[in-house]
Amino acid sequence: MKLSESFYQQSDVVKVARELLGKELITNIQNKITSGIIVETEAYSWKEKGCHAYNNRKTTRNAVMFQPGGFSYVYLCYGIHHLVNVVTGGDGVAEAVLIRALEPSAGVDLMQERMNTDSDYRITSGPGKLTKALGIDRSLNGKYLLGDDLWIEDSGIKVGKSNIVASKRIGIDYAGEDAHLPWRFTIKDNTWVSRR
DNA sequence: TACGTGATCACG
DNA sequence: GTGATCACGTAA
Repeated sequence: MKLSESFYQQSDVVKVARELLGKELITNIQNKITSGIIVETEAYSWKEKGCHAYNNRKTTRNAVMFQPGGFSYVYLCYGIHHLVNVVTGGDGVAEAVLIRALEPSAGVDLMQERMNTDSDYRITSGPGKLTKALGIDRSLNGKYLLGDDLWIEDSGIKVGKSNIVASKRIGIDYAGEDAHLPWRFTIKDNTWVSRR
């Protein structure tokens, strides 16, 4: 079952980031389904410097972050990689959760093809890799997550508090003291978590 | 540890 | 218009 609007519109983006662990991210690209279980997330809020919408700075790129929770935010990073976020919070509140790693679930063959490999070894263990594997690019920016292109379902997997590890977010050294916020969440000892 | 890569943003 | 920057991945 698809996650509801009220799930995405919760006021605490950090809580949503934790609760997304164990959920299933699914794409339907040209009638082909691929999916994976979310094992790593990061929270971003307009209140802190790591966020594209810090201090409510609104641009063409990040405008969708100001929509109510339940939309996708996809952008190109370093000219090469597409990164996918889930917009959370209320209308006008710029918050989002970055999906950083998945455990492959449905459509593994197609994911391998997209990744140009015969193996499933770490094909979705990183924010740039999982978008490529699932066929996500900027044409999926701003999609409604209760639609039929890109959505998240409850997989039935329960991730208990003791199985969630919090750490500082990756790749945002420019954010000063906010770079130390423990807003990255991983499933403990999960092999599919990203590594640098 | 170095660097490719190109959209985006803040300047004028 | 232009230059600096960047929520990564890979090779070495």
